[in-house]
Amino acid sequence: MSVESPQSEYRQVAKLLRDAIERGEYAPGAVLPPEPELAERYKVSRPTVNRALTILRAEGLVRVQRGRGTIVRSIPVIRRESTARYDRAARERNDGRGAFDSEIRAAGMTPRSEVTVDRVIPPPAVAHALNLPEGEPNTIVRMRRMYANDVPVQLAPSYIPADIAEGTPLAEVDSGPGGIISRFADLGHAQVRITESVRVRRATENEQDFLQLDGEQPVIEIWHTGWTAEDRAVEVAVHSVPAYLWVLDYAWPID
Amino acid sequence: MSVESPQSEYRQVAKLLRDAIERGEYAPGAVLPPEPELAERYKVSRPTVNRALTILRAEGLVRVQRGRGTIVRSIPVIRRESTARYDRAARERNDGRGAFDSEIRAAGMTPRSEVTVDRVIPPPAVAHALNLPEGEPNTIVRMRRMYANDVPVQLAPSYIPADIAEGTPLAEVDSGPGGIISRFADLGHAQVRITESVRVRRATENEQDFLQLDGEQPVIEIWHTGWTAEDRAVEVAVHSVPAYLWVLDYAWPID
DNA sequence: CAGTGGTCTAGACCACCAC
DNA sequence: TGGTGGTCTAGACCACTGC
Repeated sequence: MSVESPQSEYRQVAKLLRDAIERGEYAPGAVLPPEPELAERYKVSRPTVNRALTILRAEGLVRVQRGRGTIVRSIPVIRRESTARYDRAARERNDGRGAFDSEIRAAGMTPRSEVTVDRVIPPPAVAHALNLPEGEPNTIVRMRRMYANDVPVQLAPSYIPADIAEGTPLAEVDSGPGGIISRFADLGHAQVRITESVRVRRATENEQDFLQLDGEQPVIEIWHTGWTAEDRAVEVAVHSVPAYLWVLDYAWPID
Repeated sequence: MSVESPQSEYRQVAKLLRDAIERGEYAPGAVLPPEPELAERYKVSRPTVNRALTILRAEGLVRVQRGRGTIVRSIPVIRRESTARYDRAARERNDGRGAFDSEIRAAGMTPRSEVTVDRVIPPPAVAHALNLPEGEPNTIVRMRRMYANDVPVQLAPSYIPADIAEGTPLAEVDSGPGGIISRFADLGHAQVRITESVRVRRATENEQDFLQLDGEQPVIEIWHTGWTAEDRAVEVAVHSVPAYLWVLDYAWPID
């Protein structure tokens, strides 16, 4: 190595490349020099360079196209307005276009969503959260796949008890003005309280496929539950997003 | 490899070991077989086993004591009651002991905190958030180091403008009953609104040292701001926690 | 076909720990 | 001193890309 050695070489190489990218030496979209060249430059073996790049991939700083090269990502952080997105004002403003669209546009990108609706047996944890018996096809799932500039950025299945959703706009792909929150109110199941649990974990295979995560990139899982005044959970949505891509904003009054 | 090969061998080995741990084959605290033995068992080289274990380390499933072996972690998830911890009720209940203590006890562990107070030049981003000029020693920092069963689990410096904190209980290590939120109210700077931004990132060197993070374990950064009725930011706290260890809970009413 | 990155191995050296 | 994991290398083979 051509630098001092307080750390392992692959971490040092990772740092050198990270700094170079952040200095703008390699612009977003640019292809890094090939690994053999980097190995020669930094006087290490190619596996060491590869390991360094593995770190940068996990950070979301670069992505790889096999056969082409290692490409610097543009890293436009997307902010999820976790609390504001459920305001009455936001619902009226969005008139059915949804909070996700606003969030993506705020990041300077173009949103796109795909929604499918099915009656399914929910995962046990979802059945439990909805206080439904396990192993029965007792929920409607609104599966949402979301993109920014046609890049997948969020996977968010939303589960609703079938006895509430069946035969209503909640089971339609287009849930109408104000989004599904408004439909719950129409149907006499107005949500009055939201709880969200945020955790970080490995991506499942599904998520790796859809979100195009390579390596060991973590995802943020947001477990979102909507509650009625009677304290019944009427909606559970499980949002999965690449951890490096999103920031979650919460705001609330005290006293 | 002794199993089918849809993935790289090191990922397969990681999965086999992960499954074995989750099945309870290796209990928390147990030492895994040495890498050479695992290599022989799975018919791969030792570097491949090592790489598999690197994944499990990043997930927080195991930790390593050099010279001793690879040890299965106990993984008691700590829940941060992000909104509830600032309720008036919580403040009265905790009578100065703090929300952190409750959270750790709820996880079945024993909390401990160290607090130091200093007047410092805040990081530029903090100065900006507090609407203060950069590069001046214009803040008091309450540096909190927090432990569960004497294991470091959170680093949380809290910055307060010196013109508010200097010479008040806010600049004392023991901030008195009800915590510092109550002191802000006493001083005529009552916080009426909280905002928090949650993101996931690499640990800094500081954090790696204090939180005993090895490898590339990510941290959750919670950027917490307290606002007065005049929309002045009077407190910025930057919580850093190991991502694999915490779940953040938020709850709020809608409409 | 040449160039890219993904992965694996054998062997090696080192730091650290327990004995 | 022997066993542990951390790391590095040289060389290799592969899949994929673009020419």
